[in-house]
Amino acid sequence: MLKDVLPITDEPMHQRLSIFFRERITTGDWKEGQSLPSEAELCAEHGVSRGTVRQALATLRREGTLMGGQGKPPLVAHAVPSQPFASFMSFTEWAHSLGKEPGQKTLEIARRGAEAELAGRMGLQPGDSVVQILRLRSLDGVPTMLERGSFVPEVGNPLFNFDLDSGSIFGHLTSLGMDLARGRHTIDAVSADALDASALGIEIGTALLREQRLTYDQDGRVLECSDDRYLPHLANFVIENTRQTRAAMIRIPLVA
Amino acid sequence: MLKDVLPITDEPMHQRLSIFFRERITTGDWKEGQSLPSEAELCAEHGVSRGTVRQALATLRREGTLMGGQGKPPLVAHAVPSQPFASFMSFTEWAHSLGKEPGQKTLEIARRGAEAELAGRMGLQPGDSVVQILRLRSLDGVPTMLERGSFVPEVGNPLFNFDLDSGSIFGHLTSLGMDLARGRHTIDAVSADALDASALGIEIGTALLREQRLTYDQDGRVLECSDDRYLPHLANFVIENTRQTRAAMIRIPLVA
DNA sequence: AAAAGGCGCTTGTTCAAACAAGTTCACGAA
DNA sequence: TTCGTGAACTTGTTTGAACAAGCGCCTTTT
Repeated sequence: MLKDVLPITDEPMHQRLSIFFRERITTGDWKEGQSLPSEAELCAEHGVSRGTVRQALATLRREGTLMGGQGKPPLVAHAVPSQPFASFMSFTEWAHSLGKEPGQKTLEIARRGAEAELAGRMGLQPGDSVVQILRLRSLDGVPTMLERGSFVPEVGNPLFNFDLDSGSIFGHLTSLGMDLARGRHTIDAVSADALDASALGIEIGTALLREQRLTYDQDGRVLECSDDRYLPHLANFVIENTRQTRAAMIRIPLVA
Repeated sequence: MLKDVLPITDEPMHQRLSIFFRERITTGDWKEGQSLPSEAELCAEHGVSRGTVRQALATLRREGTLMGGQGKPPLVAHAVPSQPFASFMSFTEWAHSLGKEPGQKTLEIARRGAEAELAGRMGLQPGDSVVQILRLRSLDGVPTMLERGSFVPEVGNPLFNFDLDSGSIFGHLTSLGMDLARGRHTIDAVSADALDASALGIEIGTALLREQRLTYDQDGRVLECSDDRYLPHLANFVIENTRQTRAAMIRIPLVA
């Protein structure tokens, strides 16, 4: 059998291995429920030490791709693919990762003073200037989500010189060297207001799935705050947890 | 300063360390935004090698509790506590972990044949017998969630001999030795139907946050399937991701 | 035939060492 | 004063080794 070749990059070995292993699973080379080669075999196959192989396997394990315990080789778990950072942060990236065509129609872009609630969420003073964008997003032409984005001026100002209907804000910002490092996503449900209803073509009061996102840079400053409302029959969120692994997600009560 | 003492158990060292570090953070000994002691100091403090300390830190890192990169000690992240398995799987455990009093009123328990859709989700044949439970859950007396649980007979039958209003089904089942090993949670939004409305005391059509859960045992068999509907102003879900760490959660499109 | 034991396999845990790569800070040159 | 250089320190990567602990299977014993 011809051995697939690891891509030659300058990334660390354990990272290349985890990517390679993940590919073997998505391509069906290692099938769901099947058991992996032993660590010793993987070491020999790639000429690395056991620690490195274990580091790569640990990555897949915490993504939920691998499971199983001591004494026998790990099993390929129920294949709930995990989501890389970019594809969780960017609608455009997400669509592309699904092989679908993202669409966007910008309904508004404005600079205005932040309202009290928004300012509080973003850690600004009420009235501080923010750039706000309202966009309707679609998948393969089907309207799917209404996005209300608020950006701090440093990040938002360059957007006035960007064709918002042409693609990804996330992509544009990263290409400008902005370091979007961390996202915090809060998920709940809301009833469609008049704006949601007219944009998404539904009735007022329809239940929508809402994802509120705060995007931070490396130093913990808020760069962006968004309120994305999905048609719940077109998209939802899935998470897996096991007895061994704490879920990185929590359920939060909102009682005063 | 008196050094806190690690609990003496038979758990592996890296696990004891990660628990100990997590405590230091929740007690405020290590504050949010603050920087940890260097790995070398932690090694010396606990008399272990660097690999072991790094393993403990990696645990907190993947939970999102720690962040920060090469060259400087890790920072205590925005303290979004991660959620252990039990507290994500069980409403009762969750309430207790918040210092709140869980309440439950059982509206129905029945054994009946599974409908086609439910059977499909659980991997059963339509008409296969399942035990179904309908319970209203509350936090500190405030109705918060309506739970529709369906159990395979092996798991559901013991529930007929259990006082469902007295506490946790999850706790009862684990005490019976059932191995609930893995959960898969799907989150979306629904409009309240007549049953939701009357139980939760809201109007029909109100937007509810829905968590559908499939619980598996070690061998991948479905043990339970539930449909929990939260009042969205009382509870929601939060997840964090960073450029380094893939989120264990994914956003899924539902287009045919 | 069934239970018990042991052997070889696997993964889990821990240590020690070395080098690579990024950060911080003080010192010296322009 | 400012800028850059470099030393000291930090975390990241990788190796090699050893032992503990769990699993499967075969053999032996009851």
